[in-house]
Amino acid sequence: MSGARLTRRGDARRTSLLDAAETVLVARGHADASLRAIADEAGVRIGHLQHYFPARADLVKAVLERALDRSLERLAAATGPRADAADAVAVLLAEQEDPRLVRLYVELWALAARDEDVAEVVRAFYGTYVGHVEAFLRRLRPERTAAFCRARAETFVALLEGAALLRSGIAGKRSGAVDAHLAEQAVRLLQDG
Amino acid sequence: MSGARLTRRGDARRTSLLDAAETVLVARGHADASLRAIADEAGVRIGHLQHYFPARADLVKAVLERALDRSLERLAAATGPRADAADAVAVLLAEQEDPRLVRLYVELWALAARDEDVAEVVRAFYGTYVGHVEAFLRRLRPERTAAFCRARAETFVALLEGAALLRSGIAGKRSGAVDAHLAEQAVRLLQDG
DNA sequence: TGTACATCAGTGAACGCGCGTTCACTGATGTAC
DNA sequence: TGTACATCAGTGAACGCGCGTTCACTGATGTAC
Repeated sequence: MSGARLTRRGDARRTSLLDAAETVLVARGHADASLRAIADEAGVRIGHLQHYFPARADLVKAVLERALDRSLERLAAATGPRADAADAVAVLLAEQEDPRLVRLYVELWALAARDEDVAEVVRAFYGTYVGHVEAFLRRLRPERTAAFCRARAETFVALLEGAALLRSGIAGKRSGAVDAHLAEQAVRLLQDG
Repeated sequence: MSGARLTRRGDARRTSLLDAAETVLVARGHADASLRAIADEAGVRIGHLQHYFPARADLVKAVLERALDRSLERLAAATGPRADAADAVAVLLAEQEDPRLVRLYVELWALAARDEDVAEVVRAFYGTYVGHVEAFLRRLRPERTAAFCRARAETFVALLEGAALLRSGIAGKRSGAVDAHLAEQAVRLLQDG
């Protein structure tokens, strides 16, 4: 489906197909997420998937783009006008406690590592993401320079992405003591300097 | 090959097969790294791979284990008795400038996310890795408590793993200004507190 | 030193399987007159 | 309000392909006597 129009019913189906694809992608990984498994999850025949997503790549791309858009929306909410540094860190760390989301990110990184088209999308996403954090840093202390905010934002995002890995069960497991220390250091990156 | 013995020639071949597999794995990713491509890379017929690695999973496992062992050796060298905090950070960041290594790690994370056996190996690796950093933190300042060192070590490793992602071209690109700031904050994590 | 034999190194063809994609089709829904 | 028709929703069977694995085989090397 690229140009064709969708009825209300078709639009709901498209969404349910994206949900099913995301579920299977997270559970099995990109390589094992077959169209048959996704169609099964959605309760639909495989041929019907093609009505909405002519090729597998279109479906995967749509799933990932939706997930990235949602992440940017959540970041905007977490760094909104009423949020201070501790609020933002708490929200962003809490978000990582959804294993589905972290798994989706890990798939995304792996995909980007082997496909330059995906890598461009991912770099654009992180560019925007870091940009939001940069603006938040300047809002916290307007006297900071742009260069400082950029570098500090990138450092902050690096810490959070690494933390996702170590707290998710993939490369480590969450622990309360470590979480508190991590949050403290993340807050410090937003406030100090 | 599990129990069988190898001649000197066989041992060299085994190593060259691991090299070829690593090259293809890094270039194409796990899903597209077919035994045919690996055999081609090694200049060997596909049937011969089975002589050393009866199943594809054995080969992949051997490649990853070798890479993890090497990482631990490099970490031990970087945090050796004559290294200070700045040395360690410089070496660890320099290591990330090999795109092959970062791609291998990203594949490893993705594999761990969908395979609990791999996840256990990966968690064990990071457990050891964080343990080394923890010991280094205590060596820098022996008065630190064990709990502090553990939490700080985990935070430090999170920052570095996230940095690998953002500096590798996968989720971002390296920049001198950001690198300097990142290194400074990493050193601070080792020295302060 | 020479020979026989076991073992290791390496080949090549064939297998069954699950995959993404194609395509002709039927059923349901919206819309123009 | 009723009808005709275009469009969208969804099915089901078949395809060619590349994959990991199997297996019977030949050639090279080490070793025991």
